[in-house]
Amino acid sequence: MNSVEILIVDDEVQIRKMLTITLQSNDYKVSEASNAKEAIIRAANHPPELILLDLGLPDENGHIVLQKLREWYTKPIIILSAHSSEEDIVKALDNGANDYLVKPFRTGELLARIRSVLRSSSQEDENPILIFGDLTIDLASRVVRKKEEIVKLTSTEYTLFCLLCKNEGKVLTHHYLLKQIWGPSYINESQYLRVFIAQLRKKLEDDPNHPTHIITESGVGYRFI
Amino acid sequence: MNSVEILIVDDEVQIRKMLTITLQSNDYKVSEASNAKEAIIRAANHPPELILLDLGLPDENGHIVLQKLREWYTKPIIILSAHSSEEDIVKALDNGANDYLVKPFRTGELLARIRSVLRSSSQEDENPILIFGDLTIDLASRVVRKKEEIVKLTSTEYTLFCLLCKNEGKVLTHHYLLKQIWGPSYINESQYLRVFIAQLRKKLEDDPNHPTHIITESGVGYRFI
DNA sequence: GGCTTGTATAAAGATTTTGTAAAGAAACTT
DNA sequence: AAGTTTCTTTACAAAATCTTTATACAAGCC
Repeated sequence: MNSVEILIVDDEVQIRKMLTITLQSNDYKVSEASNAKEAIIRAANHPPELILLDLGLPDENGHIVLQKLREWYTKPIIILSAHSSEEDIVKALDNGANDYLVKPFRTGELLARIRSVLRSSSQEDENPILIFGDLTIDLASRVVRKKEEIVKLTSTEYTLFCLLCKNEGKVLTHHYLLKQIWGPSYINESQYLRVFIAQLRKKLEDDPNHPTHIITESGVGYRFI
Repeated sequence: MNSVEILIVDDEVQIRKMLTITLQSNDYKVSEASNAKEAIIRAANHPPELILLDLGLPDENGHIVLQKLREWYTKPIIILSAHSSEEDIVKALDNGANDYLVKPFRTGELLARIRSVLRSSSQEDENPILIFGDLTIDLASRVVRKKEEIVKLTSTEYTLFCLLCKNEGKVLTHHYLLKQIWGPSYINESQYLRVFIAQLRKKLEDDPNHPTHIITESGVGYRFI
C-alpha cells in the first residue's frame, strides 16, 4: 500500500470516478471534492499529499481556489483543465501549480506526472508534525498535543488552529479567517471568531488570560507564535 | 540580475539561439551544449540551476543522457522534445525529469514552467522585509522590529508607519497622510497626526525628543529616513 | 518682549474592539 | 428519543484604542 493521499477536485462526477479508479488501482488513497468550498475545507482538515485541481468549478474561479490553497498548502498541486490557452497555463503555474494538464489527458502521463511531482516534493521530507514550544500539531493524523497530552479539538477549532499554525508569525485578519473557515458570507460574524479563539486559548494556553501563543492584534486579527 | 544559470542541451543551433535569447532577456544566465557528451561534461564542471534537455541528440539517446545526469544531478531537468508519445513522456518523467514540453512549445509556457520547477526546488519563502537601520518592517507578517525586538503597534500606528516607510525620504504632507489614514473628511485634523507621530517616535526612536527617523518638516508634513 | 503660528506631549473621556459566560439551536450518538 | 457534543447567538464586562482637551514649547515676526 502506497498510503499517499490525493485529493481530487472536480465538479464532474464521471471524471472523479475515473480518476478515483485510476489512482486507487495505483495504490493511492483518494478523497474527493466537487466544489471550491468543499475542496478548501477538505484540504485544511486533512491535508493530502497532492491535489488534482480542476479549474472549472461551479462556485468559484479555479485560479482563486489555487491562490487560496497556496496561502498555506505547500504540497504539490496539479491542475487539470479543459482550457489550453497559454494565459491560463502561465497564470496557474505562476500561482503555484506544480503542473498543468489539458483535458483530455492520457492516464499514463498523468500518473507519471504525479510520480514526478511527488518525487520532487518528498525529497524535502517534510515533517508533518509542527512544533511550537510545548504545542505540537500532527497534520497527518489531525492530532494536537500540549506537553505530550492529546488535546481534543472540535472540527472548527482544529481548522482555525491549523490556519494559525501554518501562518506562524503572520497576522491573519478577521476577514480572512472567517472567509476561510465559515465562508465568504460570514466575513462580518467576528463574534464567532472570538468564541473559538477563546476556546482554543482555554485548551491550549498555559494561562488563557495571558496568552503567549494566540496573540490578539486589536482591530486587525490574530497571530500565532 | 537573476544569476540563475540554465544549461541548454540541443543539437539544433537555431533552437539554442532562440532559447538563449528568450532566457537571457528574462535575466537567466545561459550555457549551451549541442550533444550528450558535452552536456554531461558541462553539467559536471559547472552545475547549472536547471537543465533544458532535448531528447533527440545525435550521439546518444536522450533517455540515457537523462539517466546518467540523474545519477548525481539533483536540480530540475525539463525535457524539450519533438516526440509527444505517451511512452516517451512517461519514461522521461520516471527517469527523473521534472517536466516535459513537446516542441514546438509556447515561450510563455516554457518560462512559466521554468519558474515553477525552480520555485519548488529552491523553496525559500522569503517574505520581503524592509530595513532602515535598526528598524525592520515585515509587511507580510505585519511585524515591526527595533533591534530584533518586536514593537507592538496599533492598527493606525502601523498604517501610518507603513506609509512613511514606503515613501522613505519623501515628505508626506499632513493633508496626504490624513486623507490616506482617516479619509478625505479628516484633512484638517492635524492634531490626530501629531498624537500618532508622537506615539510612533516614543516606540521607535532611540531618543523621542531628538528623532532621527521620523522627521518633522515644519508647515509641510513628515518624512521618514 | 509680546504676539502668532505650528508643533509636541500627557492625560482624561469617549468609543470601539475584544473576552467570557451562558443559554438556545442544531447536529450528531447511542 | 434522550443524551451528548458542537455550533450559534445574546448579553455584558473588560481592555485597548482613538479622540479630544489642555498645556507647553519653539521659531519667526512686529
